[in-house]
Amino acid sequence: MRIGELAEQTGVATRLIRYYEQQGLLSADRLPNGYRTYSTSHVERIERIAGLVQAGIPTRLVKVLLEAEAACALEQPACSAEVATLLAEELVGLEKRIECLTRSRDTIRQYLAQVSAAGP
Amino acid sequence: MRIGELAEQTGVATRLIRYYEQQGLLSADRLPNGYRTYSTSHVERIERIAGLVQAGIPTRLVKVLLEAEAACALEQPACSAEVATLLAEELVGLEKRIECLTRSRDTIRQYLAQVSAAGP
DNA sequence: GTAGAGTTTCACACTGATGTCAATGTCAAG
DNA sequence: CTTGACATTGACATCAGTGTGAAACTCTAC
Repeated sequence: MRIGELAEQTGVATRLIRYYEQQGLLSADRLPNGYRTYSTSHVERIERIAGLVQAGIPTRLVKVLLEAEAACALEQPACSAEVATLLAEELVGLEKRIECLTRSRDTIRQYLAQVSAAGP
Repeated sequence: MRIGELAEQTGVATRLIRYYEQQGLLSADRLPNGYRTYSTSHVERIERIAGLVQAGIPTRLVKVLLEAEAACALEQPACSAEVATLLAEELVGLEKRIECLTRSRDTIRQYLAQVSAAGP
């Protein structure tokens, strides 16, 4: 599929898909005419990237994450100690973010429950 | 305490504390000389704000969240249906973010486990 | 009173993620 | 062939979150 269809399926603007590619988060094959072409596997990848970016992870970290993920899938953790350290640090950050978001989520849930109980 | 001490305790730059106040996320009393003054309860609040912002929640939403939280604590959900709707939408977004981050967290954990198992 | 550390406000600048527009190229349909 | 939809690149603009520095004020300590 081409970029427009991918954008439609993922809900991510074409502008951003190109931006992510430029940031090295994504690779796209090219048709003879120069158009980018994507497989269905790219849908998931784009959604994942967009999700992480929206969650406040900067693109250069998203890149590291996805690379680690790929290496992990291959069971070839060909990563340096430095990268591992970096990931370990990032893991802490992630956990903090998750905790913070979870707390907010619970608060909202509680609040909405309260409102809907009092409402009708 | 004054802003410098608060910054030290929370790890949030004074610049940002003032910024968050300017965005209406925070209120600070003033000493007779004009200096901002904070109670210990502000420490938690600042950390919470910073956490949410770092997690990709824009400040204006953080504001809504915290207001809902306060109203919830008072058991006075004096909020309009609009706000409730907005919160419900945001809840979905939060859940997506959490899911996305959780997935990344698990990936990193798995990856690190694999590396450390293979390493020494 | 003077020096120094901390504070105030204000402003200018930078980065990262996006929106948008312009000029051009490709292709399918009429 | 022309039109219209979609693609390309590139530039410019915007917005939020921060960094940084200036100029002035407050307070403490010497």
